[in-house]
Amino acid sequence: MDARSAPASVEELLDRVLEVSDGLPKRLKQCADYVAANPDRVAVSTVAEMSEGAGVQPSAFMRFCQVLGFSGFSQMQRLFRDSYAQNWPDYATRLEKLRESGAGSPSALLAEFVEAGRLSLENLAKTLDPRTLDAAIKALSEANMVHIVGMRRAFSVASYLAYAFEKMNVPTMLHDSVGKLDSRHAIRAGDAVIAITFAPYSPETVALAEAGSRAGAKVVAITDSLASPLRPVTPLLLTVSEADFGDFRSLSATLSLAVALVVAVGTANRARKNGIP
Amino acid sequence: MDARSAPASVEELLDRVLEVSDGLPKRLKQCADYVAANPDRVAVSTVAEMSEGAGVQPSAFMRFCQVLGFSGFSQMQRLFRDSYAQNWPDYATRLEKLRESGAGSPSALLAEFVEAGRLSLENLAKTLDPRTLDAAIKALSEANMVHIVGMRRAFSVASYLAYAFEKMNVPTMLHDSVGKLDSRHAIRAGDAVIAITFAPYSPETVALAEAGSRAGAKVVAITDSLASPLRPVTPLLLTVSEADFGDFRSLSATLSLAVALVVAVGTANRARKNGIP
DNA sequence: CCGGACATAGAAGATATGTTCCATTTTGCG
DNA sequence: CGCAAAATGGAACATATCTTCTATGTCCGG
Repeated sequence: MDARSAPASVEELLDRVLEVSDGLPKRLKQCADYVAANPDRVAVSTVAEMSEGAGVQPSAFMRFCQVLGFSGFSQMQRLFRDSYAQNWPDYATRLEKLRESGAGSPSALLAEFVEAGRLSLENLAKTLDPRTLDAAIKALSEANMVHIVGMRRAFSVASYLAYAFEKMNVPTMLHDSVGKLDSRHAIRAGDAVIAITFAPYSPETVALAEAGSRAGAKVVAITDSLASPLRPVTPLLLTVSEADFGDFRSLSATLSLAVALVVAVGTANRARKNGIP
Repeated sequence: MDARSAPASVEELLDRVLEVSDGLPKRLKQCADYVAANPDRVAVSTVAEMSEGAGVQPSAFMRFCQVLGFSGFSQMQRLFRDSYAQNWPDYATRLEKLRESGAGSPSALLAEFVEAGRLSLENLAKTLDPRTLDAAIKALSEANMVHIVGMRRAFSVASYLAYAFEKMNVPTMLHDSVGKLDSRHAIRAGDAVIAITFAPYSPETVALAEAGSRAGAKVVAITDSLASPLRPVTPLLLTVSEADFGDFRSLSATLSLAVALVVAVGTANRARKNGIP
């Protein structure tokens, strides 16, 4: 058996598989080929299913896992499961530990948030539905005015959207509720509303989105899950799940979505103006 | 129990979850929310893991599965495991596809910004000087009050910092210049100022940072290059170079730095309070 | 042609996991 | 305020799954 220890990542494992597969007995090579061909199945299958797929006995598959340096199938599967879940199972607990230990240096903390941001970005690219995005951009670019609302944590996103739309010469109104002034009646039919809210959802944001919808405006929602209270309000639901830590999330993915929205809308508007001179 | 049979697809299931979640008892609603927020974990987790994540007992999660029309957790999980194989065009390939699918399409645009954000994050982790970060956190955690200033594009960062510091019970003042009210004289010796500005640098931000420095406050700068006008004002210069895309930058890295700052300062404060009772 | 070593298949055993049941607590209603 | 119904938590139970073991088969070298 190989003296080296077990691979620490899926990539490393696949490299190892290719490396050793030539010198392997027949059945074990079948396993190697099958794993190399369907690495994605490992995470969600049982040994029985894998071995059947490879055309071997379960015990043969077990030996294969052990040749790779694992104690058994379960250990190997854990690797695949973790990589699928993208490690954000326990970001909260990891950071919690970092904080409790006190040994968590600021740089380590920053590294955690950088990593969380990266995962959020990847997840955004993977899960966002292009059609919903297209529809949202269409609604926004056809609007006479874009109203933006987001409170508390989401306010930074709202203010960024307001800034960027202004740069793009898109008529915009940021509903900031300074002085608790109620500005919901500024929304007209033919306008559009971008409502941003994350759990715990801010009632003011939801209320303004509903008011806008009643007034005949299209509503685009940026929120964190399908369970959002904005779901009944609009079909244009852009969901962004950031890896968060208690009340904190870095908003990396949300901001990227925001800037993409703005640029797309700005471009669409310019094209329309040029196309209809 | 619901007379209808179990959902046949993940989408159908999530719809059903949203539909029934309002009329559900507390613990079952926790399950519903958790599944809605992390549908991807169902495929690779055990009941124990899921129920822990939702903050309920395994038996509660079982009941939840049965309310949905499944015989148990296993049947529900099968749904997720089966659908898993399909949406596994992984991040890299997905991004590639998004880019190819028409240069100007919104999805392609989003992919660009996601990639830009990722590069910014990696760059941040690589280039930020840990000692400067430590010093900045020390200055902020020792301050009586933290003043935050950032205009235009940087305002979203400033508002996020204000929100997050408030959550951490750190005394904070956001200088937003609403109504052009001048609040610079609120800064005292023993306070700290976080000034955020990117090229083209906002004169108001620089002016307030200078005023704070003259008043005897420590100044922490978040800016985009060493050529920043804030450099003469303070040695605590945190430089973040975001990958630009035209006139827009997504602020992914800046926001990650911001949240790391806040958590580190909040933790340091708490430690000090406990250490000096 | 024979003997030994390795590979294999199948079954038996150990473990982890899902599931159910029941006592206790909470909630809602008269 | 008291009762009944629902919800909940925890532990016991059943089962699916992993893992190990051994008898059998196959290949290679002497």
